[in-house]
Parts: sequence; C-alpha cells; structure tokens
Amino acid sequence: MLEGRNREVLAATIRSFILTGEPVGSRTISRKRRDNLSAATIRNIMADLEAAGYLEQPHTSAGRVPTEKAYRFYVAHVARPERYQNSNDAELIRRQLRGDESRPPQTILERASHVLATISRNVGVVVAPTAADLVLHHIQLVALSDNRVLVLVEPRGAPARSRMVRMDEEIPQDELGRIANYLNQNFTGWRLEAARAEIARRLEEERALYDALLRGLALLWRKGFLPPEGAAEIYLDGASNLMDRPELADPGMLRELLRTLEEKQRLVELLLRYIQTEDVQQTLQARVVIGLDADPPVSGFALIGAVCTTEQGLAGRVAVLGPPRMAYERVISAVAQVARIVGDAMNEKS
Amino acid sequence: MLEGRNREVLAATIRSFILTGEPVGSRTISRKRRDNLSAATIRNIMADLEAAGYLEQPHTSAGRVPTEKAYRFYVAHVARPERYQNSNDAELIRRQLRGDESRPPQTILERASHVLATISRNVGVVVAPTAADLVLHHIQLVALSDNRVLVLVEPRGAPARSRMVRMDEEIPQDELGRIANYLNQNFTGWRLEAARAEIARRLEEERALYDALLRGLALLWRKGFLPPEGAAEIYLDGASNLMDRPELADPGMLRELLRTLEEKQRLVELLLRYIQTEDVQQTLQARVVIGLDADPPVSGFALIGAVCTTEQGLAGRVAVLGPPRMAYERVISAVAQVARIVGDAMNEKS
DNA sequence: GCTTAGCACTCTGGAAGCGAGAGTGCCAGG
DNA sequence: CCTGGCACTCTCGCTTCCAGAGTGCTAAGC
Repeated sequence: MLEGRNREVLAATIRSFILTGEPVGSRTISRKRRDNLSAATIRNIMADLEAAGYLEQPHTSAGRVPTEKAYRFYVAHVARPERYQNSNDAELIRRQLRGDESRPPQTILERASHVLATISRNVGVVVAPTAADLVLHHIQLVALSDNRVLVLVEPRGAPARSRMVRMDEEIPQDELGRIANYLNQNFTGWRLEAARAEIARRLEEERALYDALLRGLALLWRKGFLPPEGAAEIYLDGASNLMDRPELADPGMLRELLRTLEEKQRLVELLLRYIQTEDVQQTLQARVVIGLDADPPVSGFALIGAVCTTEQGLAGRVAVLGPPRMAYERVISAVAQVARIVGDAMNEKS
Repeated sequence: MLEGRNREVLAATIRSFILTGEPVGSRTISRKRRDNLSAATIRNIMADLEAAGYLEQPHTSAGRVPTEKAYRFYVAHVARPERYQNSNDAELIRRQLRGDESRPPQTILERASHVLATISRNVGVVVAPTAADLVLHHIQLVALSDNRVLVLVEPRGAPARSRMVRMDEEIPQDELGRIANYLNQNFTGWRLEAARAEIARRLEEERALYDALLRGLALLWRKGFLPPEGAAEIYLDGASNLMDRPELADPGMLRELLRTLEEKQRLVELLLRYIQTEDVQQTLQARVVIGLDADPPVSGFALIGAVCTTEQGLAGRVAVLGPPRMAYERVISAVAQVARIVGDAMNEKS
C-alpha cells in the first residue's frame, strides 16, 4: 500500500494529468507542493512509482502518465466523492431532471444521459429496466373498435405498457374481462418472463379442455399480446465529446469507437455485465471500472455507473463511459445523484 | 441548358468524383470515353464547364471537382433513379423492415434510419409524424386502481397513444365513459391541436355551469391528459459513417458536425422545413436538396428525403443527410422505397 | 542518508527544404 | 476543331534540423 509522500506525489500527478492531459514532469509537481521538494527529489519518487507500476512514460524524455493501476488506487484510496460538492452540477442535474412542463417532454432517461454527458464531457448512457425483469401487477384488457384489443400491463415499479393487437375475430368485452381476471388471479406477482412461460405451458397442456376463456386467451397469445421483452431501451448522449479527447486523436480508432457506440445492443450488455446491483465494490453508490475488459474499441475505457432501483427491485442503469482520464470525484457524484433521481422518478410513476 | 458533349463530360466527371472522391483530371475522362477524345480536348471542355460554374479546382494543378450547381444539374437532368435498380439494396430494405418476430423488436422507424445509413454510407434520419398533426379518431378513458386513469387516444393513421394520469380524487368509470363520449361526439375528426385549444376554450367559457361531466373533464385537463405534442420522435443512425469521408477530414469541423447531430431538435426542424408534402421538385418521390442553407456545420450538405404519408395525410419523414458527394440514384431509390414501406406500415397499424 | 544542483543525454514536434508526380494552360500543326 | 508537346504550378511525402522539455546520474551539501 502506498503511503506518505509517494502517495501524495502520485495523487498530484494524477490530478495534474486529469486536468491537462499532458504527461506531467517532475518540475510541475515540485512547484505545486508547499514543502518545496526539488524536482530532482520528485524525480526519484516518480522513478519508484514507475517501478511499482503506477506511472509510465510515453517515451524516454516526456513526463509521466498514470497507469490504470494508478487510477484504481486513486479511486479506491484517495478520491472522496462523498465530500465532493459541486453545487453547479447538482443544480444542473436537478433542473434538467425535474418533470417540468415547460421543457420538451423527452423521457427522463433521455435527459439523464444528456446531463451526464454534459457534466462529464464523456459519453452518458442510460439503460431502462428490461421488461423481462418486470413483475406483473395488473393486467387489463379493453375491447376497441375493429376487433382490436388494448392490452394494458401494469408492472410493479415501472411505467405501465400498453399494446394494441388486432384480432381476426371479435372477442366481447365481458370475455376479455374474464380473461383478465384469470390472468390477474393467477399471475400477479410473477415475473413477466415466468408468466409468459407458464401461460404457454398451460395453453399447451390444457389444449383439450378449451373453454371459452382459454380459447380467447389462446387467440390473444397467438398475437403475442404480452409486451415484448425486447431490446432494452438505451439512451446515449455525448459521443461528440470524445472527439475533444487528445488520447483519442487517432481517427481510425475514433471511427471504430463511434461505430461501436451505435451498436446499442453491445452497450447494453456492457452495462448489465459491469454494473450489478449486488456490487460491493461501490464508491458512494457508483461502481467504477477502470480498464474495461471488452472488445477493442472500448477496451481500456473507464465506466462509472450506478443501478437505479425502484422499491420493487427493478433496476435501470445510468453510467458514464470514456477514457480513464476522468474527473472521478465529480463524475461519481453526478452519476450517483442522477441514479437517485431517476430511481425516485420510476417509483413515482408506478 | 447543357447539351451534348459538355453534358456528357460533366456527367462523367461527377460520376468519377462520386466514386473516388479525388479531383478528376482530363486524362481520366478521356480514357473512359469510347469516342477517344484526347485529354487536351477534354481539358478545353472542362475549362468551359468551369467558366459556367459547374466545376472548380481545389488548386491550380489538381483535377476538377463538381460544384453544387453541377450536382443539382445532375440530379435534375441526368440521374434516372426510377430506372436504377439494385436488387441487393431493395432486398436488404425489405428484409430489415419486415415486421419479423425473430428480430429485435425495435420500432420500424429505428430500423429505417439504420438501413438508410447502411446503404447510403451517410446519416439516416427518420422523423415520426408529429402528434400535433394527428387527427383524432377515438378517445377512451379507463379507470385503473389508485385513482389512476388510462387515456387512450387513437389518431387516424397512426399508432394509438396511451397515457396514464394519476388523479387527486377518484373519477368513477361511468363518469369517465360520459366524458369520453362527449369528447368523441364533439372532437372526432379534429386535429389534436385544434381539439386541445377548443377544449381549453370551452372549459374557460362554461366555467359557470360546471356539471359533473365538465368537472371531470376539467380535472383531467389540469393533469394534461392529452398526449403531449412534444418533441417529435427522431431516429438517427450512421453518424460514424461521416468519419470515413475525406471531405470531412478536418477534426474541428467533424466535431461540430457530431454535436449538431446530437441536437435532435434542430434536425427535426431541418427535415420539416426542407421536406414538405407539397413539394413538386421531386425526383421519384424523393426530394433532393443540395447545399443546405442551414447553420454552419451542415451548411453545404445534401439532403435526400421523402415524406411518408398515411391514407389520412399524416406525414413522417425519412431522409439521408451527408456531404453532396453521394450516389444519388442509389440513395434516391432507397429513400423512396423506405418511405413507401414505412408509410404502408403506419397505415396498417392504424 | 536524504536532498539538491548541475550536466549530458534523449526524444518529440514543428519548420524548412527538396523532389516526384499529377495536372493544367497554351501554342502550333494537322 | 482536334491533338501532341511543353513549360509551369501546386501538393504531398520525405528528410533534415533545431529548440524545448524532461530525464537519469553524479557529486556535493545538510
């Protein structure tokens, strides 16, 4: 474990590099410290830190740059995001995410990704809770004109989803009511996925004794009346911020990166894999992963994310993705705050 | 009007430039033509075309590059997109946009922007019909548990929108039924915006004689029960394609461009402004604008777009946006086909 | 033993110079 | 009106060169 002066020099080096993006030399650190250690002394310390794997030099005579190990150390033992306060950020987040009538009614998830991108100057990503995790609270079936049926599924702790299906024949409202009753009595509290499977099983099994109820249900089933588990909704913002990063100057790499970001499915997997509810390794409600172990374009990136949970344990994800040179305290605070607000909002809507 | 040999040389120059992106020299054209005109002759013709404003030279001794005027001429008088057939493209579009159960259930609009981006190697943009244009077909109000009311608005020719509002007090289902009846009898066939205004007026005017019906309506109104006219939904794909374009090599410009693309509201305005239903200047169902008259980052870009209309005259937009060096025939065909399919799909869903 | 000043060394990044290549404009002859 | 020839121009890539920044090492000082 790094202690005392070495630790301070490392922290100073990291802060300076995060700020400027330039390799930092011994003189820079020397000037910054009050105890007036000379550049030569700092050089010795830095040589030690380099030997220990915390710093590296882009080439013989440049300054030094923090390694991923250094960032991890910094986040784990130096950064104090819980003490970090930036009232501008906090205010901006609150203002952007308040359900205000006067602003364009984009979804809060969209705005969350935007505000995270703005504050972190990186990519902001938000993944909505996946429908497959939803727990069924109530189902309602409403007959509409033209043989259409409105299916309203209310999950616990998430906005209701409605879906319209067009049937080949009419199913009267009272029969729909009986079907809905049946579903509510049998499947309330079930995970949507489980309910889906069980319904399929029962239809299969009791094929013989088709009464009116099961017949209607089978008809609906065939039309896929349950909301699709579907590609999780993902909101992404701030990809253009990456263009300002000197560490991504290589245009070929940048192009690959943008392409990857457009493949939203891969991003979803990334977030779900790295940001889990059970994570213990969390710094103030946010999980920090430095040096992603992912496919080339984003390997070596850093991910700062948090789960936003509703009372019912439904989990969305908010995160910031970018090169490891990040203002960790600031971004961690922001991610945590956004996660809280989004989680609260999802609760209210339920 | 350009005729004969000049016209052919111009067309050949444009085709060559679209293909390679390199300024094209007289020898290149000379070799391509069957009539074996020498490079010197071509040079003379090209000098004339330059004088007439169709070509220009990046510098004294490079080849020549088509101007916007040249592209416009090409699209208006040379290109024959209606004869252009690329069965690969057509097949790809059909496959991507078919409402297939086996593929991830993203909206068809999202997939439309993706397939356009893929084929054109530019940016694909799709704007959903704005709610403000919607014509009301039917409204249904359903009481749910916990004082919540489900508002189901069925427009003509567009997917129904549902919205849940939480009321401060209970409104019984039969009263909701009366309110819905009232709305349906009075406002079916109205544009949603107009209905919104008229409802506000009536509530204001008849404030005095509040009967139960109007009281319930007023309560709903205060909760904003009509679906928000809202930020038009926009789907964008293929921004990363722009990085491959040599004409956008300048990183500063590229950054500005990406930023602009992230401001979706501006894109919506752009499409709505340039792609209108009444356009006569259309080439095979697609409108081509070369050299946008917009704010810096996209000024000088080309836009190929089409309106997709439903039977009820509701209008979404699909478009391709990119530098004017485009495979016009191919992109025009693709845009037109996608617009047709998306329009049909919107009709079916209604 | 830790700290520091001094010094030689190394490496980058930008400026300047150079030559090959591609393309042009123009002229004179067919 | 077309064409071959020729001198001219401009870019692009390459090399060379130099200043600047930073290092490692050594020897002297506290």
